[in-house]
Amino acid sequence: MSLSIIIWVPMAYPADLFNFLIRRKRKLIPTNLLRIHHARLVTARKGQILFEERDKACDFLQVEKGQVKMYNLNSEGQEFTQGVFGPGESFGEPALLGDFGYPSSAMVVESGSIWRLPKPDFISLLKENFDLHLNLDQVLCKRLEYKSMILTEVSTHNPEHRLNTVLNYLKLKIAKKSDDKNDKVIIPFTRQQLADMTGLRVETVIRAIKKMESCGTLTLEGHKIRI
Amino acid sequence: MSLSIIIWVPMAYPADLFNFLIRRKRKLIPTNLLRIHHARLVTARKGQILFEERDKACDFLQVEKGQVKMYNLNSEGQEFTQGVFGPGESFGEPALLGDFGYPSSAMVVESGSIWRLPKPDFISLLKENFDLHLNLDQVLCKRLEYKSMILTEVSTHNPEHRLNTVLNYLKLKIAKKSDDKNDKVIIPFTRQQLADMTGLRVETVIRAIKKMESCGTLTLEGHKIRI
DNA sequence: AGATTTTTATGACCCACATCATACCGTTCG
DNA sequence: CGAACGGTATGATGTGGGTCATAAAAATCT
Repeated sequence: MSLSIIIWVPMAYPADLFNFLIRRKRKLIPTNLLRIHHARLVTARKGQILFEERDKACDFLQVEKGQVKMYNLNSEGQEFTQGVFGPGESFGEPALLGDFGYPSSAMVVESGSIWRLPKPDFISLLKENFDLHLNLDQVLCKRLEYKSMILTEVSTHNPEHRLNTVLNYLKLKIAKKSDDKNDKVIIPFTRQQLADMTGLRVETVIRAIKKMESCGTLTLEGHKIRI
Repeated sequence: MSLSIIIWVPMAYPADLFNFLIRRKRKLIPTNLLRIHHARLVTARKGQILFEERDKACDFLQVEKGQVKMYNLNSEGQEFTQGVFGPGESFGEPALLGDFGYPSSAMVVESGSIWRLPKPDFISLLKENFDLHLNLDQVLCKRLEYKSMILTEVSTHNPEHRLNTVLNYLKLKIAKKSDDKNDKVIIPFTRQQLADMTGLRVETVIRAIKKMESCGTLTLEGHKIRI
């Protein structure tokens, strides 16, 4: 809704799912290495804007605690969620390494703290740690995978197909943590969050979910989506 | 059109613009290094499918000559163009490094030849060449930038806005080569190609372009778009 | 030069999804 | 407890852009 541009209360994502867009369980760069290379740990309060679209990137950023959302807003205030990052996850590296302005804004959706490592230190850290460097590549690659997938969905598929794809993607991420991967899982996202991730409207998501329930592609427990 | 699924004659992109999605002028990995690390140079004929969606990635791939398009097709045969790669450009690395199936298919749109470097050799090559490794990161990052941009457009903006954004992006890429960056440039793409890049329909692109001409955001020379 | 194919163009129609309005449900908090 | 709020739900309405048909203009081929 348009009012949300002015007075916006950011929503946090389920605590055990911050890394829903990338499958890392552990920190990209371990704390001791960050310390050695002169990283600063700064506190981040919910609602705080870390950077905005087109800003210049100077530091490597990694969440220590809390949650950060990267997003774009259009002129009508409609949001598109580019990614959500939790403890141990880095974000905004593309702009840093690629030398361009941030393509999205970043907002803290759950208070915590963030490591800031200046670019030169970050580069030398990579130079000295080939395996970390390769891990970074993996993260970048998985992000590209996710974006390719969403792009295909958003550009050529109907709401049900889009939702089905992201729900199954989320299911995979969640299933990684559970013992049996064939278990049905509950998707701990609101309709609005799903809408922002798929470029749809809440009402459309609600209707599509209902339809998918009647088709049997998912079940509803209370209002929670199980798939 | 739906018939095009069966008998499809791939379109090539303007020869001096293969690298329209990434700003590299030179080869990612120089030929001598490829040779040293046991890369094979294989010929690629126009129309040939190099891999399809979900295929496993085994080799690092770099175009020596010709042009390759990565794309997705939906069930109705509608295409979405994920990227186009020309001489010196690599493609498909995300699936290789991230260890997942290719998110799109790749087809040769202009005959030529392609370097294939097995993953282990590729990794050791990176290990021995930090600067190349960093260059690879830049390429990945710029690709992420492009995808973020298109994703924002496709998910929340109208046809004119989408076209305006990609046309200006293309203009920037082209302007890189010209002396004066403020010069107007001619966009050497067909309406269909623009449609496939923006998730729109040819007719919609045609109408939007006409509208943009009457608004003065671009001019038409013959049928060529100048912006 | 003429024939064929590709690309651009334009009108008519229509439907999926956005939009708007309104209400219900469940949770939190004073 | 009741108020306030965030999330879910559902109908009515409208419209942007997809779809279809048809043709003109360019480009390509022989």
